[in-house]
Amino acid sequence: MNELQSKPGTADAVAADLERAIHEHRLPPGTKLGEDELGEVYGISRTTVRAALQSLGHRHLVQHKRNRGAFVAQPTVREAREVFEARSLLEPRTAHSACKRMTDDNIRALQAHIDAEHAALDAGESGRALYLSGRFHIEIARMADQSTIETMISELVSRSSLIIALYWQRRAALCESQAHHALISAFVDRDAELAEELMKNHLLDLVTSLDLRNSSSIPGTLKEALAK
Amino acid sequence: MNELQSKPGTADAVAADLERAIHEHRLPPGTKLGEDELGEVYGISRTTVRAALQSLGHRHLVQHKRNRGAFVAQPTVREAREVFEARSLLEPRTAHSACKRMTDDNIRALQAHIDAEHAALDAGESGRALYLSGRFHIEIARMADQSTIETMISELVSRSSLIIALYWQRRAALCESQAHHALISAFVDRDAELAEELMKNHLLDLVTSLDLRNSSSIPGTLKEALAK
DNA sequence: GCCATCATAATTGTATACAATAAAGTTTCA
DNA sequence: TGAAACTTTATTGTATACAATTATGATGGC
Repeated sequence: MNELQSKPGTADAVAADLERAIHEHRLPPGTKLGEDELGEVYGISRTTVRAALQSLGHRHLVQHKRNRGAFVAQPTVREAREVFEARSLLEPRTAHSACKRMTDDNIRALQAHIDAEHAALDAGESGRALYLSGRFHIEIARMADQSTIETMISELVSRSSLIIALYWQRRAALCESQAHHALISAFVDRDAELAEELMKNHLLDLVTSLDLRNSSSIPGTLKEALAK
Repeated sequence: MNELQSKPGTADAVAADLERAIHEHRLPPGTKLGEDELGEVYGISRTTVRAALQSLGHRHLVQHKRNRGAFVAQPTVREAREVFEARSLLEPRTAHSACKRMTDDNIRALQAHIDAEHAALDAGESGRALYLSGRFHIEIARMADQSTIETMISELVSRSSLIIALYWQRRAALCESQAHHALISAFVDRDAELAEELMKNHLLDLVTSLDLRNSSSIPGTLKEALAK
């Protein structure tokens, strides 16, 4: 919600930390999130851990299995399509709104974001680069001054990171930078219509770069299929 | 999520029950939701109550105040505008999708929904009528076969109910029925473009029927203003 | 040797107890 | 009499203990 982070040890702080770890692919889909284990890591009791896991569960980043525990979510092909469908409804129009309100400072902040993303890539920190790439979309929503939509996009972006972890085909460098650069150009030109169109196409490109064929080999699902 | 309700006594069941009560205006904005009190009502411990309240908090239906407790949320004017802005991005296009997939059974179900709404109004159960009126929108999202978007719309509809409780001007009968009837006609004609346009205008009508002037007298906020 | 069944261990689900904080009421002093 | 400070009370925040369920490993029969 707000930029200033919560005090360490609170459920919100733990949830934010876990969400970032998930977003950066340090916690891959399917990872078991034991309550005792997390409690020991963060030096808190299970009560607080459970609150954090419940929060992430509401955001569809963690999947709860009855009497089994919490696991980093593994979005299905269907869920993946739905997430990007939702993004395609929200983000293009939000980019339009953001463009109309955007200040020079906003544009500089976005540019700095991309620079940091490049720096992370050069440093071999692909997880951090992916995180920053997602934040770019969230920042645009924030600049549209629509906190409700921003919250929704934030959740969708994090879920997208899980989808990318599962269905990304080309492990090569993220070609997103080009699309983000083009968006900034539109912002500089104050061309809201173009920004909307660019965002729409950017999301379309993202979806088509995924391998969303039905019942493809999904890591971790094989095991579950055999368990039955 | 799924139609079949959870076992009574679980956090999900309590949250669903509270959400419905809020949606039906049996729990007005600002109502204190004491943990001990709720625990006694439902015959469960505070642990489960807290899980339910956290869930509602994440859906923005309940506002948590540090060391003060949980209260039924009181959306601000700004939040009200944002909620309907988000709905206007999601629902028209979703109505379009739903129209293209809609079966005759679906249409009959929607018609039954409206009939039940009318019956509730005739019986003087305005809260239940409002609830059913909101469910109408959620049912359409379900028929679009987009569960992710459905979840989002469901939250926005519930929040809209709070907004209506705070900012509704005309206490007269809900004029929504007309708009809903028109939507069904479009579904019958399989006119997706028309359905999209009707939904867009329906949401616009809803917003304009609210009194969203800044710093108008909001029930319950007066007290807080004086408390400082 | 393999499979089924049972016992054990580990983990989550739930309730309760204690600590911390804030509200309210009381007392005291000006 | 009024206001400020203190005490009391009530409520939430956190941790811990117990119960229920499931996974795992062992044992025995086929």
